Amino acid sequence: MAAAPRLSIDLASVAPVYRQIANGLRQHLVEGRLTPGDLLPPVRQLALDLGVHFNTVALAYRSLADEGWLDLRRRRGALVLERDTPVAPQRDLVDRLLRRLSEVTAELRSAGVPPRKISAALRRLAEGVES
Amino acid sequence: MAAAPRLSIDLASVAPVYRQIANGLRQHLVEGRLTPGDLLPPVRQLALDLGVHFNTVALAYRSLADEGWLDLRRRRGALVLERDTPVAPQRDLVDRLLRRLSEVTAELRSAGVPPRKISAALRRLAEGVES
DNA sequence: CTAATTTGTATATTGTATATATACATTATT
DNA sequence: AATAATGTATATATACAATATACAAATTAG
Repeated sequence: MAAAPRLSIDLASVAPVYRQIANGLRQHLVEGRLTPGDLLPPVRQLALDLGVHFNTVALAYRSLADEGWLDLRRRRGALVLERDTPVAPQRDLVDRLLRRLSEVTAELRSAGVPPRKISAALRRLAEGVES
Repeated sequence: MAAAPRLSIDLASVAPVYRQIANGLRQHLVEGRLTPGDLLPPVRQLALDLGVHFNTVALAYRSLADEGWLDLRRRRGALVLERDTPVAPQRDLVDRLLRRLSEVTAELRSAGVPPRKISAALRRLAEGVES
């Protein structure tokens, strides 16, 4: 019922912290480590753990609430919802994300990661998704 | 020798334009559609094609030059280099990119894309990398 | 029933990043 | 030597990110 998700944020990354937090939580959500009924830590608590300001966490929570993952209420906190996935995925968003996948793959090649390793990582992800 | 890479940028995306350009070019580079000896279009030309300011393109070119892909010289332009991939990929960078892959995958699931489609896209990417 | 406490929310401030405008530097060609 | 075609440097406007601070709501304590 009370959930303390494991998150790590990277201050050196170009990705803004609030989005890193949202991304990390979204992974826990889609992968079922956070399930409906769970309560996330209060924004001040998680902010303390991560070493950022509580409004930054609040912004991440609100992003996920906008996506339908959370219900936020004062005094009670952030509740994980039973969420039916959107029936009609937004075309634009999906296209952008797919392109992003191939961009990141190109970055990995550019960084000198052996193709074998890259494709192994991709296949591992593919398996994870199907389970 | 003169190369006119096909690029598309998305002004609605959260990704800054200069990085979108660099990402797109990097894909052409790692996938061999741009090869050593090719000359990219002048910054003003590509900027005109894309509808952005030439300094934005210049910034993208410089990013790729920093990565060792391009040699920039005034009057001659942006030359694609013979680039030996880094022998020791930067651990931090690679970790960040791998995490990014799994974040994007989570975003796709969150957007309601059927797992089958996601894993198919991932496997397709994996195949492309190995070729 | 009221006060205190615990939560999320709203607004303002400050720093940083992005995109552009403009001027400059370099170098090949005429 | 002059011109033209490039990339580069610097300044500025704007938007975004992170924080500080004040507020609002709702549960609990007394």
